[in-house]
This record gives sequence, structure tokens and C-alpha cells, in this order.
Amino acid sequence: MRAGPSQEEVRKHNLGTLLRYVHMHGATSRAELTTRLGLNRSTIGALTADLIGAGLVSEAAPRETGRAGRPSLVVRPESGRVYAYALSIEVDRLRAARVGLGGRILEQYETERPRGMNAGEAVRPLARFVRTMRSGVPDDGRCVGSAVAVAGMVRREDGLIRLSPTIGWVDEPIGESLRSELDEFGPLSVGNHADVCALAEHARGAAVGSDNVIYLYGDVGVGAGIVAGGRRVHGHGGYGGEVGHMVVNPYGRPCSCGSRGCWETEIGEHALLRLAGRADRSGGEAVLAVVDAAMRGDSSAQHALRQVGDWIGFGVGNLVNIFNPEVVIFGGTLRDVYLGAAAQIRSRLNAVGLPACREHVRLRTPELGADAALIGAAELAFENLLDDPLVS
Amino acid sequence: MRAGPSQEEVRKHNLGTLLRYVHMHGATSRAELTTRLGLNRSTIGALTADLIGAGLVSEAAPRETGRAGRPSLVVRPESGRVYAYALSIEVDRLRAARVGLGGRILEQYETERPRGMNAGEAVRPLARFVRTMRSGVPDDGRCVGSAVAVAGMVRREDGLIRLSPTIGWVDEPIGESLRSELDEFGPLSVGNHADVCALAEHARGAAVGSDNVIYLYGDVGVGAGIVAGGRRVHGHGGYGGEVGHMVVNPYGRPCSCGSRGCWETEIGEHALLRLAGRADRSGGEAVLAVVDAAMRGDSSAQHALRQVGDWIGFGVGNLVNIFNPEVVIFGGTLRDVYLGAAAQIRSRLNAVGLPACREHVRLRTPELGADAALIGAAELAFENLLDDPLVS
DNA sequence: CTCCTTCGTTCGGTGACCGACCGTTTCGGG
DNA sequence: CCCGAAACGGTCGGTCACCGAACGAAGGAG
Repeated sequence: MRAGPSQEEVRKHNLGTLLRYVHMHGATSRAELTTRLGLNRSTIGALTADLIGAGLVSEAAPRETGRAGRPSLVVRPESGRVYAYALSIEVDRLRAARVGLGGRILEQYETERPRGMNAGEAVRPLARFVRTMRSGVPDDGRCVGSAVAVAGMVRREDGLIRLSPTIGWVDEPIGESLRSELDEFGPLSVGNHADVCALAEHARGAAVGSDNVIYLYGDVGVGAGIVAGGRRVHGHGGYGGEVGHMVVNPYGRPCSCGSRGCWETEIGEHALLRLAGRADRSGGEAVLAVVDAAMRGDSSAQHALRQVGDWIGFGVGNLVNIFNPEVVIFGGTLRDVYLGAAAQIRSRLNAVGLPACREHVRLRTPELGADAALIGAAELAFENLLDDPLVS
Repeated sequence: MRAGPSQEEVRKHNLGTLLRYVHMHGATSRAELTTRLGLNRSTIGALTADLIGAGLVSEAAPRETGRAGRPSLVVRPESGRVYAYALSIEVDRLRAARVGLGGRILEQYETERPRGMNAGEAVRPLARFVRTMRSGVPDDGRCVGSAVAVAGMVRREDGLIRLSPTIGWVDEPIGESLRSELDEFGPLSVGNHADVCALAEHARGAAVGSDNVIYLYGDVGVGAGIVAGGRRVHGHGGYGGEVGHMVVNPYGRPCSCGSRGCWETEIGEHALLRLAGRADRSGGEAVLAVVDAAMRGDSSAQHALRQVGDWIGFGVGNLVNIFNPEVVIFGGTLRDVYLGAAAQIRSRLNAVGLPACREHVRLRTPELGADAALIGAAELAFENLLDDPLVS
């Protein structure tokens, strides 16, 4: 409700808008910035001067204009000097990257995460990665923050992991632990894996330009990152998007959450492999093997894929009725399942979804691959800077 | 992405913020506005002067201060002079009201809506109501817009009703029709009934101060108005919130939408009355009768209420997992069902909802009663004014 | 080489907010 | 009844952000 000292707010807002533009769209000429931001040439000049002074962007003469007239200076983000650390804690991997302003991954490390590794143990290799990267950064480098994506339920206020069945954590204060290890590297944000991937695909992937997006991430469990009206939906405590525990089959199998017939018990990896008669195997390769087998005519694999595809379409239909999204993205191993069962999914979606809600829905696969979580975490880390470029 | 001519934007924003404050909180002293909005005394003075010049607010000496010092002038909305027309098309009623700035209903008319009345026929009595009200408005009155709430799926771009099973409409251009009849009364917005009720309860009812809210409205059908992060979720085409067609029971009864086991087939009025052995009756009184009978010990009514309450808790649990709301409000005849089956609902919700998602959820009944739709529609109509008070 | 186009820079102007100063209104004590 | 303290409104000069016009600079086309 506060309006604040609006003089500075205007400047801050315009600086943020300009910086966000080059962060999202890459190097941009001043002329284009003038038209895109609707600001005067003089103002764009002053804003870029400020940002150059802060070391956030640089200007250069353009290569070839092709048109008459004096060529416009090109403003580009200092993607080499200004960066954030992006971390990701996944089921079987720990990943860390240094991501430059503009979204480019500058360097990246990863290691296996053994089952049973707790939060304290996971922090150490991540911190080691960060310190390794830090030691190689030139002196003029500037870290503007860090963020970690975790495949679990993240309490927004402090980054506590309330519950992560796939990783096996309960009430692990990952935010606190990492902050105490990495307090020299700016503020640390903690985000849910699917949320962060949704952010990445919305910013730089399959959902660019769409303001109502559902990003589904599935492996053993299923979660969603939801963008509604251009803003992430995280709910009151930060636990929104737990679509994996939407009960779709009241008469279904028990779920680890205590309920039964949750969506993830019907469409998760375990369900697919069980239906395909391969319950002894697990992981992304096993899922891919089922899809491949179905392609090659294996009837039990086909049956499993049909069954799972049916439940996927069913749940997506429910979500489409609730959110009326423009895009639904299938990430994780759900991507492969989607590619193998697209017709089944679409058909069931059409049966469950109301015509008005489903008519403009596009079903997509991610464009960012395995780096989505890191790119999204970096976006999280950059948010402070983009909201107020000259602070700190 | 545009920043616009930010000089004017600042003024516009601050004028809107001040006007919105007195609109939401009622008459407020300049001193309090100064602290609440974080603006200088001089600025508040200038802003109120502008708004007084536009006839939107007035100032008056306060009654009794009780404290030392010169009393601060009280700024109050011109709720008598500045108003909007709010209309509501419900299953069996057509309602129209003139609502003053500040949210007070100044006058109100309503009439029955016979089953089978189409959109063209419904427009006429509504337009008549508006013209009747218009003729009684003093010459200095000023209409700033109108809005209509309709219990159906509203296409956002033009206000077409894509589908309303309860009212019995398909592709009725209610927006166009009303606009052509009422073009002299400013811009007309069209909103979904549940969305608009959610807006009302969020602004002036049971969800004040909560930024993550689900308002459930149920009679024969079930719909939801969803507020996430303080903003309404309407989806890409405007059709979000159709939770009534979330399928909760894949083996359930067929629904009018073509699917089966939709939430509204399990918790709608028809389900309750059928389970209670009163399928021959209908309407809100019949629902109330079942709840009363259950209170008095009628076992078939109790059984019906338990069954329906179970499914309500089930669906709310799903929604809680998806949205992690702070408040869930039960409106329509669902209010009575909730009051009669609260324990059952809570118990089932606790079984389906994840602990983290449900732990802070408050279940509530509406505070605005039957006027919620009109008050919410008025909020919709006032939005243009509050976004830019001095335009027009 | 010259003209035209396009852009960067500079500078004066407008508008919005702030802070200080002064006058006004109320309360409370002598 | 008078006077000081407290709280507030109004006025005025100052600062800051943006805009628009004027001028110079940098390329392309003939």
C-alpha cells in the first residue's frame, strides 16, 4: 500500500526494467530500448550510464547496421563479470553452476548424491563447488546472490525443506545451512525444483510469452511449477504446486504421503515400471526403455504407457479446468512418457477438460533440458538485482 | 515491459493508491494517510486536492480527536455521488444495484429469472433496473462504470458466456448485449460469479488480509474464485476456477459436461438431495432442510451429509495441495452443507491434504451473504477508476 | 564528396515529491 | 482566562527524473 519516495522509485524501476530487458533479451541497441521501454533517448542514455557505472552492462559499437544513419550503441549485460551461483539438489545428483547475467552458464560442476545423504552432508560438496568456482573468478567479478533448487516442499520464509519424499528429507534447514556456509556470496534464495524449472522455461524456454503456464516435473514423484497471470503461484507458505498429491483415484494404491490414489502413484516411474512388468528396475533409463519397447511393439509396455498416459491426461485435464493455462510442459521423465503417449494423453485430456478450458492449451516438452533447474535458480538469485540494480 | 511517461505514472499511481485506500478503509484522516502511504504531508494535500477537484472525495473536520493538536482533516469517498452499477445473473434471480464508491449499496432491485430465460431476455429487466436507478440519481451523480457477474464461463476478452449449465446458456454474448443497452453508463466488465464473490470477500469480507484465497461457490454446480499472491487467477481465456469439473471420482456418475465423477456431481445439491432420499426437491431450502434434519437426528440425512462432506473435504484437500491457500470460503448452499458437515470435511481434508499445505488453512463462511456478487461486481467496475482516478 | 538518415549528447523546461517554515487549531495547566 | 505544547495544513523553494529541441557525429547512397 505504500508508495514510497516515488522519485527514487521511478529511477529504480526504470533501471530495473532496462537491466531486465538486456538480461532477458540479450544485447540490445539503445534505439530498440528506446522504443521497447517507451522512454526518451536522453533517459535511456542516462540509465545506461548509471548501469555502466555500476558495472552491470557495457556498451559497444554494433557490428553491421545495414541501414542508413548513425549506428546505435549496443547495450549488453556484463555476463562475464556479474554472476550468481545456482545450486540444485536432485534425487541422485548435486549440481552447482556459476551463471552470468543474461542467463549464460559460465561453469558447472556436479556429483552424485548417494541415497540417504542428509542436508548437512549435501551442503558440503555444494559449498566446495562454490568455493572452487570463486577461486577462479577474476578480481573484477561480482557475485550478486545465490539460489538453490530443491526437489521438496520449501518453506518460503526461511528455506526449510518441510518434506521431500524422493530425497528422503524431513524438516531439513537447507536454507540456514547453506547461508551459514556461503554468507560471503550474497543473499541465498531457496526454491522448489519444479517452481524453479517453471521460472526458467517461462523466462527462456518453452513458455516464453505465455503468462499462464503449468510446468509438470515427474520422476518418482510429481510436482508442478505454476505461473498464473505472469506470476509464480507459491501459496501461503510456499508449498503450492503439489499436484502429485492431488488424489485422482480414490480407490487407488496407497501413497507414501498417507493418502491413496495420488496422481504420482498413478503416473510416477514406479507405476509405469510396475505396469510394464519391470518393477525391479528404476530410473530414467528404465522409463526410456519402456517407451522404446512400446515403440517397438512390446505389448505390455504399450499397455503400461496407455494406462499411465490415461492418468496423465486425466490429471492434466483437472489442472486445465482449474487453471485454464496456455501451456503445459512435461519435464523430468514425464517428458519421455509424454512423447510416448501423447495421443493417449490428449484424448483423455479432451474427455476431462471442458472445451473452453482446453481449447488453447499447448502441450510441450521443455527446451532447457537438464540445466533448467540451474538456469531457474539463477533467475531467482538475479531477482534482487533486477528489482533494484544500484543497491549494494 | 514499458515504463511509460513515468512522471505522470507516479501521480496516477499515488492518486489511485490514495483513492483505493479510502475506498477500502472508509473515511481516513490526512495524518493517517500520510503514514499509511509513506508520502509527505504536502503530497497528501496535493493529491486530495486533485481528487476533490475531480469530485471523488471530500474533506471534513473530524468529530472528536481526543488528542492535543490541530485535528487532521478527514478524507472520505464521495459514496453518494460517485457510483457504479453492479448486476448479477444467477440461477433463479436477476439482481441490480447502484453501489457507491467505498462499497456501500445505495439501492438494489431484483426479480425472478424463469428457467429458460435466454440472454437477450435477461438483459431487458437488468437494463430497466439500471434506467430506473439512473432516473433517481441527483444531477451531480457520476457513474464510473458497470459490471455484471454471471454464473458461467466468461470469455475475458469480450464477456461472452461460453457455457453455463446451471443457467442453461451456451455462447451467449451477454457482454455485447448489455454494452449496447447500457453504453451510456461507462465501460462494462463481465465476471464469473465465483470470481467476483471471491473479489468481494477478499476486499471486504472473510478473506481481508489474506492473499491466497479459494472461494468456493456451490449450488447445483460448483465453481471457485481463486486469489493467489493477492491477484485473481483467471487463466488464459478467463475460464480458470472451474473446480466443479475437477474429476474426483473416476468411477462416479456422469456429469452434464460429458465427463463423469466431477466434483459437482458428488457435492452439488442434486447429490445431497439424492443421497438423502429427497431427489424430488431442489433449491436452497431443500438443502437447508436436509442439514436441519441431520441436526435433529434423521439418519438418512446424516448419511447424506457425511457422504457429501467427505467428498467436499476430498476436493478441498486436492485444492489445498495445489494452491496452499490461507483461507477457503464456502459460499452458496455449500455454506449450509459446510456448517452441517464441518467435522467430516476437516477430517477428510486432513487425510488428503499434505501437512505443510493444510496446516494454516482456515475454513470459513462468507461474511457478505447474498450481496457478495453485487459488491464484487462493483469492485470490478471501480477498478478502472482506481487505476487512473483522473481519467474521463 | 555530398546529402540524408539515424543516433548520441547537451541543455532548458515541466512535473512530482520533499523539507522547512509559518500559521492554525485543539488540549491542558496555571 | 491566558498561554504553551502538540499536531496539523498551507506555502514555497529545492531536488530529481523525464522530456523535447537543438546540435553534432557516424554511416549509407548516389
